[in-house]
Formats: sequence, structure tokens, C-alpha cells
Amino acid sequence: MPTPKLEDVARHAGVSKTTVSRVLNNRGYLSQKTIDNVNLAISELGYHPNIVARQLLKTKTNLIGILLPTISDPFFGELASLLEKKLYKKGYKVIIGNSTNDASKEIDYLNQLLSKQVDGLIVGTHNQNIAEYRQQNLPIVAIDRIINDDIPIIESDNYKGGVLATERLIDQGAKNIVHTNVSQKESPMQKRRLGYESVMEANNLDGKTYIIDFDIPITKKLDLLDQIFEENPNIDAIFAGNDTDAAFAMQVAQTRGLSIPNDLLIIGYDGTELIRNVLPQLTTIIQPLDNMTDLAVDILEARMSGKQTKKEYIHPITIWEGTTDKPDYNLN
Amino acid sequence: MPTPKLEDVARHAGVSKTTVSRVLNNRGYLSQKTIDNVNLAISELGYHPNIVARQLLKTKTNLIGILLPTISDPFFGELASLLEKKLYKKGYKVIIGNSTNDASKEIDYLNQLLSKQVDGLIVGTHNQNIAEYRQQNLPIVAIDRIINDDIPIIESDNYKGGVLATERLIDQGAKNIVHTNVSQKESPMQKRRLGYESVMEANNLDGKTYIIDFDIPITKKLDLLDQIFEENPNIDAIFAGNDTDAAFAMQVAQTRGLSIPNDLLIIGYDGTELIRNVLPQLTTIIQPLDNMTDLAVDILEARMSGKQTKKEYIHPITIWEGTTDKPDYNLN
DNA sequence: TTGTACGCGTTATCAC
DNA sequence: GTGATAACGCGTACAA
Repeated sequence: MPTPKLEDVARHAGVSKTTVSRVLNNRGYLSQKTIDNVNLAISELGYHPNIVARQLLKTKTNLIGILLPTISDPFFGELASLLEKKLYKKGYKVIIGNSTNDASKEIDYLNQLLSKQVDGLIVGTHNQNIAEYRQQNLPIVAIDRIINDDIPIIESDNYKGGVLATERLIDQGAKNIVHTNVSQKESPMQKRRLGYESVMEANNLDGKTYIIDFDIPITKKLDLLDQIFEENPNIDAIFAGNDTDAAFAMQVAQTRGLSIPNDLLIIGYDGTELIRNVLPQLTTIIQPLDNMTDLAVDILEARMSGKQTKKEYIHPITIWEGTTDKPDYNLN
Repeated sequence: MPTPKLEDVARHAGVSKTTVSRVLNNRGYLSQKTIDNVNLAISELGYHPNIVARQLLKTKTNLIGILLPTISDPFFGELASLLEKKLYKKGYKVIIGNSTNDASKEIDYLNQLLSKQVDGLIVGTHNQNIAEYRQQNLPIVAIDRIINDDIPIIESDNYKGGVLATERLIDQGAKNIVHTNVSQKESPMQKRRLGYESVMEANNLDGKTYIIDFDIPITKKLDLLDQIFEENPNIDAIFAGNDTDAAFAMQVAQTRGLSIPNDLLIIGYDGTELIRNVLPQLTTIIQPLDNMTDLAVDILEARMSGKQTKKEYIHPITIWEGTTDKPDYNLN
């Protein structure tokens, strides 16, 4: 027998569909006897209401899309995890996609939104120039990503983070500092680079930024990092655009016989809970993910209920004081 | 104006709803002129088909639920990431939930399945005795988890992994080896413990297993690990039930002044890509996640199309040869 | 080659 | 208190 529907329950209980629906939703006036009757029929048949039919009528799915470049990286993993928990508490479930460098996949997810499958979307991907975003009245919130003027951005104080990291390295005597960042020009992550460049310039130092995108294979990342050392024999510090890069750089440096922090200083960015505990020696800029995700959910809800919001929300960063940026560490 | 529907497009193009539907789905015979006409109307109105209405008609959502204890841990992050990629290629999108120790949340997700919101479910959580699983004909696949006799399990060769790790530690001279595992008695992860215990017994050694569940806060995990050292002053090796435990144990040990591998040997379990690159020195048992997720998707599809499957699929493990289990490492 | 009419499972409206 | 009926937006026999 196929899954029972409302009508089957109604027939079984000897009432109308309306009555069953009322029992299901606690609406209207019903005699206790009827209620008991219907509930009995429901459990006897093992009936479960069909969510999809409800969604069609309500034009609301209680589903939120989350689109990230990857979810296996600790930063995005923690981001996704926090968002899911917070959205769940508000009654939403989450459709997640890692769009790994795949613009067509991102477009596909966007079409779902436009097709009323999700009530809202949180984007943290980095593909550019996707026409589908040029729609109206879409409840979207971006994390660390610029989409267009209408879509609010949640981010950490990337510029200040870049400044802080670079200053610390210079304070420790570093002169040949290399930075890693992503290729997407319109990402707020570029502000990390701007902070780095402005401090370098103020100190009359030449800066050099290498591109390491999120969604490339790890082996490729290691190759790129190795190349940095190859091309910069005098390198004495790295300000990595994220902690994964920083951690990989530590490994590559050690493979090449460089000792950290004596031969090479390293500072990362993100400061996820995982990295802080697995690699506590890594000095890094902490993004306040808890606050950022709280806000992302709030702003999304505001947009979904048609409220206006600000365009940009910048969160203060803090620093995790490890030892990878202190060459005198071993002397203590 | 509200979002346009099929009927609006039809009126705009001067044809019937059926014709528009045909154009949308490339079905039946249509004149090129009509096709162009309809497509023009579609783009002029900015029409997008309503997925929910389609789902109702087809009684299929192309949505798969994935239920994991957490997604911020690298193992589950990579698992979720791989599953999402592979399901996407087959035309499915993914609803993800981390059920962090919350049985009611797990039940809630199960009800979604029963409510026809998803076509299938992949479970890797560890909550027990959930009655909702006792349903019939649910397309479910479990990863590293025993649910009931009807639901197939995908797992690595946990027993052999436990044996292998313990033997290696004993070969290096360890005698006081502590193991960590989860509290869920019916998890296949217990086979890691059984492997460990059988080898310990065969060598006339006393084993001791500590419980560290996946979904407790990191600070709590660190406390539990610290307690292990407190209660076992003679400890000379740890076989951690997963790599996160292993990595944290390394940190706690170092904080207590223990040097690895000279004072303490460590072997982990999982061997995710991230940990292999961030902490390559950690010797660990590698689960073939790529194969396991391939199979999980295949088996789920088989179940969804009503085919019978085996009850258990065990994948061979390999070892990542780091240096944390080789006390003579520094002598080389 | 195109159109009509019905059904997917639920809830809202109005009547009794 | 309860029931009949329409409506949500789409796809598909069947007819033309």
C-alpha cells in the first residue's frame, strides 16, 4: 500500500479531510472524541503529512541554502556548522552546496532559490559575474564576498587584520614577507592584502602576494607554496591568507630544512577552534565566527521579512598569540 | 506583481500551459516558432518553474538528507563534502544536519524523510534507540553506525585497524597503551576497541579505554585527555579513536612536558587529507573515504530503486607512516 | 502540432 | 463542531 494521505485518515476515522487537518494543526473547535478518533487513525495508518504539499500552499519551504567554496576546510566547516545550528533553532533546515570552483553549480543552486525551493540564501563562494544574482528582492546574505550593492556583507575587519599581522612580523625583524591570497578581485579578503601592502610600503619594503585559491587540490597548494620558497630564497616571513595555507606552509618550510620560527616567521588568518587546538603554536588572526554567524542569520531573517538592512557589517578581529611569529621563542 | 507562473507565460505567449510545459521539458513535438515564442515570454517575464509544485506531482524531491554528529570535525567535513559532490553529480541536492548529541533533532530530521521531503538519507550519527528508524522501506544508508538489520552499513575495517595500530605500538616497546573511543555501544567504532583489546590481551597487557564523544566541546575533550595522563603516570602510548583526539592528545602531552615520540607514542585513526598535511608526523590509520562515499551513494540509489543490498560493506584500511609511533626517530 | 481537464496532498474559505 | 470545495503550480493522459 502506498503511503497514506490525509484522505485515507479521514475515511478511516469516518470524518472529513478538513477535520483531520484541523487535528493536525490544532486549529478550530473540535470535540475531544473526534480528536482521539483521528489521532488513533493517524497512528494506525502510520500517517505522516506531506511537507511538499504544505509548501506548495504556503509558498514557504523553511529551507535555507548555504553556498560555500568547500566545506572540508576547517574555516568553512565551522562556518557551515554554526549556521546550521543557528538556523535549525529558528525552524529552518539547510541545503548545503560546495561549489568548488564550479560556476555552473553555483548558478544551479541560485536557480533553486528563484524556483522557490529555499526561502533564503547565505553565500560565501567566490565565483564572479554570475548574472543570476542580478535579481530583485532575493533574501541573500554574503559572508566575505561582494555580490552587488543590494546584498549585505558580513565580514571580519580584514584590513586591520592584514595591518596587524604585517606589523607584528616587521616588529620581529622580518623584511622579506610574502603574502598569500585568493584570485577573486572583488572579495573582501583582498583587504587583508591591502593592509599588508600598506604596512609594507610604509616600511619601505617590497611585498609579494601569491595566489592560492580555496578550492584547488591540496597537492597543488603544496606545489604553489614550494614555489614561493624557490622564488624567494631570502624569505623570512609569511602572512598567509588563511590558516590552512599557513599550516601547509609550515610543513613545506620544514621539508626544505627551514626551522620555524627561527628561520621563518608565520602568521595565519581565521583562527578556527580546530586549528587553535591542533596547531596552537600558529599565530593567527581570529575571526569572531560566532558573532558573524549570529548576525548572518539575523540579517537574513530581516531580509526575508522585507526589512531594510545595512550594506556592510564589519566585525573586530583578535589575535591568537602562538609562537610562529617570535624568533626568540627558544631563548625563553 | 507576484512571481509569474506557467499560466502567465502561456497567456503572454498566446499558447496553452501544456505547450509552455513542453518547451520547458523538451517533450513532444513543437514548431520552432512556438518554442521561440515561449522562450521569449519566459525571459520577458523572468519566469522560473516552481520546484515544489513539480515535487508534489512527481512525489520525488531529488533531495538527500545527510545526518552527522558534527561537520566541523575534519573527518565528517570531508565525508560531507565528498557526499555532496557525488550526490550533486547524480542530480541530488543535500539537506545537512549536525545532530550534536541531540536525539530530538535527529528524530526531527527523520520525520522529514517520512514526510517525503527527501528521497533518501545517509546517517552517520550516534544517537541510539530512535524508534523512527523502525519504519519500513526507508531508503537509508549508514556510515559507521548500526541502526537495525535492514539498514546497510558502510565502514572501514575497524577491527583490523585497531589490531594494526596496537601491534605497531607494542612492536615499538610500548606497554601502557591507552585507547580512546566513543560511548555508543552499537557503533562499529567499537571494533577498533575490540582489535586493540585482543592484541593487548594476546600480549598480556592491560588495556584501558577512555570515552571521548565526537560532539562535546573541545575544552571538555582537552580536560578528558589531561585526565588520562593524570590517572596513568606510566602511560607510554595512545591509540586514539580518531585523529582529532590524537592531535589534541599531542598538545596536551606537550603541555605536560612529554616529548613525542620519545616519551609517548601516538597513533590516530581516520587519516583525512587535512590532517595528513597539517600534521604529517601523526601516524594514523587511513579510512578510504573516497571509496566509502562512492559506495554509500551507489547503495543509497540501489535502495531508492527498491533493490536489495548487502547488510555490511567493509573497506580495507591503510596506514599513514608518520613519526609519532617511532621513538628512535631522532636517532636516524 | 497544440489544447483540455484532471490529479499530486494539503490548507483556507465558506457554509451548515 | 464539522464538511464540501476551491486553490497552491505543475505535468500528463487524452482529445482534437
